[in-house]
Amino acid sequence: MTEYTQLQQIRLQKIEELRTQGINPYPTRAERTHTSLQAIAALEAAPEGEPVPATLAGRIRATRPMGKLSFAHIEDGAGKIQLFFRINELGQEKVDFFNKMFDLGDFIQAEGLMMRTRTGEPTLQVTDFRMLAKAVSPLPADKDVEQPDGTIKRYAALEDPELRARQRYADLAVNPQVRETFRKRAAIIKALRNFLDSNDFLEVETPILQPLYGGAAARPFTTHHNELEQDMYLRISFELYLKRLLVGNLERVYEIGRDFRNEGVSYKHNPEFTQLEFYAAYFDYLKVMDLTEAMIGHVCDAVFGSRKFTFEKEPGKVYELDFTSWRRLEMRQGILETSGIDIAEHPTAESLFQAIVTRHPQAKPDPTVTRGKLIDFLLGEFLEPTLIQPTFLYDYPRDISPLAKPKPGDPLTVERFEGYAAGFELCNAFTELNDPLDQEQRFLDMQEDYDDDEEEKNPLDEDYLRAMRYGMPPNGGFGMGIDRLTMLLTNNRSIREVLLFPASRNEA
RNA sequence: GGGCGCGUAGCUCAACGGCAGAGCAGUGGCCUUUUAAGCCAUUGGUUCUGGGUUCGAAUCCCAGCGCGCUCACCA
Repeated sequence: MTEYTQLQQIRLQKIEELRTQGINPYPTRAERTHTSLQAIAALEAAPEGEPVPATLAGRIRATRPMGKLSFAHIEDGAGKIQLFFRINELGQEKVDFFNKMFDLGDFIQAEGLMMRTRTGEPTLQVTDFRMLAKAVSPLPADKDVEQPDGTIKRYAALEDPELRARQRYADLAVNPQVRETFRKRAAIIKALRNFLDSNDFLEVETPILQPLYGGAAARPFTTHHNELEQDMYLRISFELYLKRLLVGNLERVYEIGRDFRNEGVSYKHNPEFTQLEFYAAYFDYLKVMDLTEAMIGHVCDAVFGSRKFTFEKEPGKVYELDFTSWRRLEMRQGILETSGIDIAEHPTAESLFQAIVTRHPQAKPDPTVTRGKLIDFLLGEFLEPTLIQPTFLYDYPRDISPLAKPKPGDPLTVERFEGYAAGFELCNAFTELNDPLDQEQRFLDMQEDYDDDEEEKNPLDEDYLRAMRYGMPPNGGFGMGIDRLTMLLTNNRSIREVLLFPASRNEA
């Protein structure tokens, strides 16, 4: 049984009072002729003295009752506008009715003529109004006050990150900049689609519920299909299904959707996240690099009209990011410059481990892992934090890249690159391995490398190998976290700020 | 998982071993161009939960729950 606060009980009484007066506090239909901004524009466009009738609908955000008149601000999807209730037009009874029965947060429909107040503010002088939806709970915010210089000053607001995420509806209702972030997010995704569509990519949908998982090194979520009597997994990547489509002569495909990884939660990790992957026949990783640069540039232009962004990674740590052109840095070179170790001189895990602990006694690499994982350690420890400006880091160790094609003449290295900005990984791409015999061997190697970790070990996907044996064109593939891109472009330092409903524990 | 920090009214926060408070929101009153409207009055608390120390705990200690930051993990 819901327990209501005193504030809520007062509003419940008002709902009852409305019903006893024969007024439905939640009517089925609503009317409006203008949004707030349309009404203001209509007033500005109309000749002096010509009446501008309008019917508006929105949520009450502020009221200023003054006895024989009353002002209110309502907010709709477009913006805010002031309402003016006066006994001259409405009579004392209706003004009292408004003051008594309407609260902050209620949705109201108001009809009247547009006017300007003494201070010049475009305002609807109300001749009739009605309740559209009564709010039981007050919105958790006080007031936004627009200062003379046009900035918004907030006197008190919903700020607790937990509450804001758990009650995103309330966060969105009271924090306009949060709405803006999610509009930007939608625009980013739309721009990505536009770009890929206009480059002859076909948007496809592949299974989220899979009998086997693969395409990334991550622990999956497991579920069960009752009728099929088999366990299923939520996908950890799209890769293996999208590449099956290349076998089927779909030359350029992409998918935007959700991946699920049963791993830690952090400022840049959420258990489900939105991924873009594309694959293009006859591309190699250099062509993918060019396309990526063009694609991100297109998103910047289309959504923001600029390729320069300010990103505050930590309080006071502000970066100016420029996505006009990406630096291209060979991983070996980057690691050499930042750690002083040349990985090419250490072809075995043992040799590389010794080099690391000798040169960096304070570093704590895991002595049991492969050479590739040690290189990844060097990358994360020394190189990654320095990759502030957009950078393509290329040529990765083979053993941590089981789906990438070897670099000709270099058996330890594959044609793979990752895009970095502001010190974190944004995307991952490679020249895709299309040799079914090599692919099978890689799967088998993985079984050994991940011997200690049953779940993170990619299961051997026989059907994928069967597909590849029919012939897969040479191709380049790409994956990018949309959430991280949105973080960078909207200056949000936590992934939770760009997810409408980030993962949370059950409420106690 | 480790470390640090936080949890007090609807919201934002004080009080830090001695009567649980403020602003806004709410309620009642005055007020015909306000815009943080103003003025007067006033309601509202399991101080996250459970133990403990103490004459006395929001405050100190222990445990738990939740969250934040950070480290680890994370192709």
